[in-house]
Amino acid sequence: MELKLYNTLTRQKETFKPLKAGEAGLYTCGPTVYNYAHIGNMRTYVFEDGLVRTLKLLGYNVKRVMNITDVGHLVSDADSGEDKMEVGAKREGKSAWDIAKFYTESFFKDYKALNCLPPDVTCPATEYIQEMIDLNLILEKKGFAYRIGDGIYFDTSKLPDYGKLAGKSHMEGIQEGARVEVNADKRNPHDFALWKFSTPEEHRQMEWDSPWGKGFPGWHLECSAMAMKHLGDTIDIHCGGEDHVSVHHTNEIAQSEAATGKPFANYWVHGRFLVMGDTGKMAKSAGGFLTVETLKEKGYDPLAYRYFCFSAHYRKQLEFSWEALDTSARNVDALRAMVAKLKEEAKAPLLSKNSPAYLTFTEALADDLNLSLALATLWGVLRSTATAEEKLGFALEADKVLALDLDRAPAQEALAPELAALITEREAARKAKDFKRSDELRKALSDKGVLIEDTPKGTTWKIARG
RNA sequence: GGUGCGGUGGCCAAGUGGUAAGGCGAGAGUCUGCAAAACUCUUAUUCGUGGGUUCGAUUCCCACCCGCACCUCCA
Repeated sequence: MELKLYNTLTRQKETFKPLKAGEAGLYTCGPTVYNYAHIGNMRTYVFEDGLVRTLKLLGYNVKRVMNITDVGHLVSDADSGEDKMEVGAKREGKSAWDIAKFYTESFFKDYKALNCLPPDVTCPATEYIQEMIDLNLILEKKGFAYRIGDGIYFDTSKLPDYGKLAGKSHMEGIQEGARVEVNADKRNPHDFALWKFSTPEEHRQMEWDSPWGKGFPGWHLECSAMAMKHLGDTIDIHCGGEDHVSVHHTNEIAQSEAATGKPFANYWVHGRFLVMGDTGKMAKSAGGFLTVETLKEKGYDPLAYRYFCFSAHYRKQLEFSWEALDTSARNVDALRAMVAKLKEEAKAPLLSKNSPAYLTFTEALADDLNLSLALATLWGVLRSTATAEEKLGFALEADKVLALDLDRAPAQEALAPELAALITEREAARKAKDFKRSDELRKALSDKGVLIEDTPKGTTWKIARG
């Protein structure tokens, strides 16, 4: 089945044609590890994971590369301000290296909790300084680089199609808008740093020797160097958040294509932002952002958030709300309960890849990742008249992409002894047909967050979320 | 200022040139001592507003209103 992806470069859905049949190489921009990742950041990784898993389901061999930006990402994308890593180090009184290590680990903890598959290659920028310097040397040799006071810059006027990703009118609009602080020494407003020099007053913790002097790589250079190192001069798919279109990815294209003379990436796939509605803007600098850890503390399964991400298309803005997350959590619970029941009923899962439902499911995924429609197909099958074997087979197959741990047994948490005693007492009261007492006890338990269910097999309970 | 996106039932959200997926919620029923859970059924003659094209538009075109995002720390 053909996969269609919306390509930011051409502004239309295109059939994915890999460079090598059956193989798909992806470069996905990773986190800048100077602070915790919030759930808005994670939306992008969840969407990328959906793409990776869809490619695998469709039979591709996937090689996914993710960078870790642990140096060089300045407070402003316009090559001004401090390095975020150094800011984090100052804030917490640790070394920049410790900051990077700590937040990298924290990121992958959340990443894993959301059932995102580990990248095949994870590359911290600080381990690829030589590759960046080498790329810079090529750019210099080809005449795209020039030196000014604070660093080596890329001359965007030398590249006729500079800015093609964001679009010509957009790039011109930025110039007119003049909202980007301009370094007066730059030849053109859009020129960006390839290498920045350390200054004595900075006392940088992260700096390296280079043919141009001591300093550190430009943020955009990092991704170009690492992407080409691991995936070749031209890569299949490059992903990231929508915010990267006009600066970061635009500049990656500029550097890479200037250096190689070949297209950098064939498909550019960007995810829209999660917005916070009345909670305020979802940004690190705004403070008080929500993390996966926050959700866990509030009693949510992180996979409820994954479901929530899949409830809307990745190219549509998604507004976060607790109500919506509750709905997603309920849905995940319900799906797991259905699968648990099917596992009791079915002898073995049965999957018919020619069934209309399965085709609908895969076609939805193949149509620019319509997870919302894919989800609807799953619900449809589970509520259809199909056999338990077929339903189970379908659900387990769907979960290869959805990754909601649908076959996870509902966790029976430990109950405090005094609450367990109340349940025992209530069961005795029910047996004695003392329903008044029984109802009192049920109320008492529910006030403590324990919900009672009397089933033919006996009384069960679960903890209310909150 | 530039660029782009959206406005579909109480909420979230797919979708299509021929008359509206799915989930949540709500209502009814079965079950239950009563509930809960589960299951069954019901819940948009209508898709921001006004025009136009068409045999026919929610879907195409134009105008307008409203909301949002990115370009500025962001994924």
